[in-house]
Amino acid sequence: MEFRENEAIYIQIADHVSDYILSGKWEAEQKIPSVRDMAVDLQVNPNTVMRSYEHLQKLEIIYNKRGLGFFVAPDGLEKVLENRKAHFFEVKLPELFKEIALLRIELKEIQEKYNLFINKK
Amino acid sequence: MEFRENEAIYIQIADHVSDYILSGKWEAEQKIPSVRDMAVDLQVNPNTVMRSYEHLQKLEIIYNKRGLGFFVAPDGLEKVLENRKAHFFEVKLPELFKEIALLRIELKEIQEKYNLFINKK
Amino acid sequence: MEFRENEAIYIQIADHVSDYILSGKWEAEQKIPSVRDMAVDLQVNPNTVMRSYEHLQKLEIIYNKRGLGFFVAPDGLEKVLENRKAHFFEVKLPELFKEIALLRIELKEIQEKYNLFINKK
Amino acid sequence: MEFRENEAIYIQIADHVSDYILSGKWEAEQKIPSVRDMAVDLQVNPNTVMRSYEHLQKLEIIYNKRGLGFFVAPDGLEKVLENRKAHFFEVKLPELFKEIALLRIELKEIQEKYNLFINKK
DNA sequence: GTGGTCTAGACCACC
DNA sequence: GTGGTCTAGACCACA
Repeated sequence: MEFRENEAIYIQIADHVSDYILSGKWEAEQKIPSVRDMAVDLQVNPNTVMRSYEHLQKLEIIYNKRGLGFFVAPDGLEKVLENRKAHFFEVKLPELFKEIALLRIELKEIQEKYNLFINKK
Repeated sequence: MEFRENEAIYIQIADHVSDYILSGKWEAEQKIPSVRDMAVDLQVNPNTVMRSYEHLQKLEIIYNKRGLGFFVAPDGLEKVLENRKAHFFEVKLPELFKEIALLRIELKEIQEKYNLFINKK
Repeated sequence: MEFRENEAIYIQIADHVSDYILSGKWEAEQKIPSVRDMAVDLQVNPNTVMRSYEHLQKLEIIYNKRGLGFFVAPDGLEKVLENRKAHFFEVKLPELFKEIALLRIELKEIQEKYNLFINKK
Repeated sequence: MEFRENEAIYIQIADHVSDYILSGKWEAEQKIPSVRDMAVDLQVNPNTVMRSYEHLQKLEIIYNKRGLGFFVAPDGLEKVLENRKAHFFEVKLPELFKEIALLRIELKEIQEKYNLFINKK
């Protein structure tokens, strides 16, 4: 996995985990990879993964069973959806429209890209 | 001007200048405020403004006439548009569509918000 | 290390680092001294070293691993050679020949000095 | 005329004038262009040209007749040659050989370029 | 430990 | 007046 510059790696890892939960690959109560395994997998310092997991734990998206590892919270999916939807509608979308106005982008152009995107998937 | 946390002030100043160029307030070959004036105006350290201007100069959006100040490049507007449009279509938009898919957001919902947004303006 | 006047210290530090890479003392993927260590070593302000490293990073001669430090780029040596050779053949050498023609210097004179130089080494 | 970055414009203008004297285009006791004309010609602030002329005057390469303008000194050509030759042999040439050694440039390469250069002229 | 950013203030060369 | 560089020192996030 490659990381974006300008954004903390631990945040990107947390988002990565959230994506898995959102997509349904990791379900409620399911064990997620150990800090160590994840660190090896992502080629990152274990401390950094630990920080991601702590972050997700604070958001009540995952929880810890001592000695066993981290697990998706019963309502983890809902929590993620809640956080991300709020951020989407209150931050991302307004920013997007502001940028569209500033760059004088035609909605038509976006529509084309959107179709392209949909078809590609 | 107030600055967002989480993003370097010098980047925000650079964006601020770009916005002025985009909006047509500062045209090609026009002098932009001196480092010192801008610093006083934005209540930041001159060094910070200097970093912004260096950044914009590297992007060929502004250029320097020695002893006279910084000026909008002849094709400054195009350069800004180019950079921002590329980022919009290659990064922001794909991220948006990925997020929409992941959060299972109905386009209808966005349409509603969009109308809201348009009406508010 | 002593610095020439008339040339920015941060440029001289960057050249200094380049020289180390050129000479093979610092190889690809090898960590170079931290900003702080270098600053103490050269008796300059850490900010000044930071500027040098940013400059070298822009030239893709070194790169940063977040939290770990700066490292010589895989093709750092090639990048340095490339930049310096280009400058040598496209700027320095033409200037030299122009100067030779203008000053009506006999190549014999240079040959003599050159032998001198060779012998000195 | 275009100016190199990193070098003061007034120095470059002084060199420009020296080149004319060296090449024989401007001979001893001959009037050189007025500050004003030169400024218009080079698209530079007259103050900057003035500074160049003062610089050359300090080196006794040109002199001033009040109300008439600046003139090439009787021994102007010799003065220029003296300064430039010293700089050439004591600074430029040693630097060049150091660079050649560092970049491991074969003298053969230079020879080739040199022939090229000679032929071009 | 690492870099990244920022402030405060200074000095300088140049235009 | 303009930018360009540098010092001194601070605080912070990140690994």
